[in-house]
Amino acid sequence: MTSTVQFEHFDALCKEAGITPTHQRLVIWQTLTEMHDHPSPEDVYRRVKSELPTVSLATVYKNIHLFVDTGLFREVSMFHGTLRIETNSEPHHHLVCRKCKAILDLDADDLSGFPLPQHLPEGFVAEQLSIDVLGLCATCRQGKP
Amino acid sequence: MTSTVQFEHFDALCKEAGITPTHQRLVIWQTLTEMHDHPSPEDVYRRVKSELPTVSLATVYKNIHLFVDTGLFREVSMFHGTLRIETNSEPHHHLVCRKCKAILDLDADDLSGFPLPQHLPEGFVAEQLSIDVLGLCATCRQGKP
DNA sequence: GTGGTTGCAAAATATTTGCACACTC
DNA sequence: GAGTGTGCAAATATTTTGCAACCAC
Repeated sequence: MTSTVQFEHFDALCKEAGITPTHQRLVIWQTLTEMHDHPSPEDVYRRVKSELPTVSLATVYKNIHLFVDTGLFREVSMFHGTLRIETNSEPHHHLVCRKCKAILDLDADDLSGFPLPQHLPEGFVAEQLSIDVLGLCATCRQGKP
Repeated sequence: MTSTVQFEHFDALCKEAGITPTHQRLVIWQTLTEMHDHPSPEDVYRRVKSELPTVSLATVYKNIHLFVDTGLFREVSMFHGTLRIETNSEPHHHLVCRKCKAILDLDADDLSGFPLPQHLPEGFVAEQLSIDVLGLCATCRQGKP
């Protein structure tokens, strides 16, 4: 499945991100590109391992973080490290700093008038919208130009 | 700070949820009610411990889950158990089943025309919206009436 | 008293780190 | 050859579980 075109594309991406295009990195990147869902590191590890039996889980973790840090992929959720409880019972949404992961509340009125979506997959019943505004908080913005 | 009114309110909530109103449970519930942010179980534990030095972290976990299961509080994020990587690079949002935590992609067009919010806290730069539609998937809907 | 609840300690799960060796340029 | 990246094993972080003692009804 590995085409030269794909390899060169990955090569260019790495150059742009300032990282070395290694074999493991290529396979992990390809694997992610071919999956069209929301895999966990363990999921990715299993698939990569079938093509590259000696790869380690640590390498998968390191490269996933690298890919996320350099913008090649995104995380589905910013809060996977630990459970976070919502103690604000008022209708509201969240501002999330992509750097320090701070969560600030945003009054629902500032994001109002947003209807529940149409065209849902069959059988899914929408109950509630959870809206996160991703960005950079004032502190983190000063940290990096 | 513990008023009789508060205690009775908690008592009623417990009755409604079908759980025993214990002392620990009351203090944990009060602590959550008094915090206005997005604490982790460890955060809650530290605060509860200052009022109830013998409480255990396990009890805090058990009760947080109980509160979430019975609807007294919500989790900020459904995906805290493990990192999940977004492999779909098309603009889209997510349908999340609150029961089985399945994540389905939702085409951005089905949630279009939503502007970045105004009235942000000073210094926060909004870059992107992440919208989760919470609900019940077809499978889980059949599981419970 | 009975059954649910707690605290403790141990286990399970998820992720990170230190370091010697290997690979890329 | 210099510096980055990998694999392994150990460490850390987070959450869950088994079980005896305890509390609410």
